[in-house]
Amino acid sequence: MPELPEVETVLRGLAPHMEGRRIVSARISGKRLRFPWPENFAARLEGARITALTRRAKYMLWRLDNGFSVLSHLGMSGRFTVFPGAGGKVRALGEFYFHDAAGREAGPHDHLILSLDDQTRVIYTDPRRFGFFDLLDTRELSAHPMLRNLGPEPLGPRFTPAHLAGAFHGRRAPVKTALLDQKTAAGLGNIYVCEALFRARISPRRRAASLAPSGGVTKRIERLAEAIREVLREAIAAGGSTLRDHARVNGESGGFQQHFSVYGREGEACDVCARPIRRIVQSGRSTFFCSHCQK
DNA sequence: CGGGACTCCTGCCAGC
DNA sequence: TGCTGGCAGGAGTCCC
Repeated sequence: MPELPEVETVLRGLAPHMEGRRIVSARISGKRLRFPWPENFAARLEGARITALTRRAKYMLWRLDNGFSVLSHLGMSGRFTVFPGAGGKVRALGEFYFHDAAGREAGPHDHLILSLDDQTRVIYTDPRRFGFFDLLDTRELSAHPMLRNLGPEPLGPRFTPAHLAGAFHGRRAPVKTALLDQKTAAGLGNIYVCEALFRARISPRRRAASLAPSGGVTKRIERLAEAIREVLREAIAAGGSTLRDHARVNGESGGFQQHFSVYGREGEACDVCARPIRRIVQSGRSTFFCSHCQK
């Protein structure tokens, strides 16, 4: 699921419910996600006040007032759901394997239940368990191995055509692959890379270096940088894209999948030239594009 | 060093 | 209807 717009959507959904609130209880399933749960994770959350929620690339950060920060990643199928106030039952349930502080059952794919001081409950669900949580000293945040090597935020001031040209210079990989590299643009994933390349009319198969032959900015590079920002802004405005798992924290779907030009549209007519959209595999991932419009 | 293959895990869907 | 194989939004690691 989650690329930058989906994480941003989740963050904006969570922030009004979580910022300023104290965590009364934290319960974990104990089932291993991508990594084992940090030592004393739940205990260090309990009693802490959440002072700020922020995002970096596809990571979410919760700053706590006890000197710790939570780092979370949704993996492929992670979602957060908010139950404001006292709330009722969690959801229709199959098998149960852990309980929240009030003894209510969690679903089989629920892994974290937070109860906040206004009785709001926040539940993290992740069937594929590719997501993870880490807990670290807030002062050491930027040194975290997952955050240390990230490139600029594509919607931030450091993401410029010059940066993109530098990232592509001498790079033999296809531009599609280079854009998935989080050092190039932190937070891009398969969907938005395909969509941005279509908008910029650049073939995903073209070698990255060919867009910046001398390492300098070109028209294509400028077009691509703008296309990336544009598609991300529009996707955020639509609440992200829901293929299967992504949901807003109130359970509603995102809406941007309605606006895909190429992603998931193999064989359908290109909106511009009406020729069929093609699907190829690059680095083991599906790429969708129009070979007539994208050169 | 760059880049591709492989890995973690479950659910879903197409095809037989 | 029911099974099987392939595929899925991520990203670190290993190996050439």
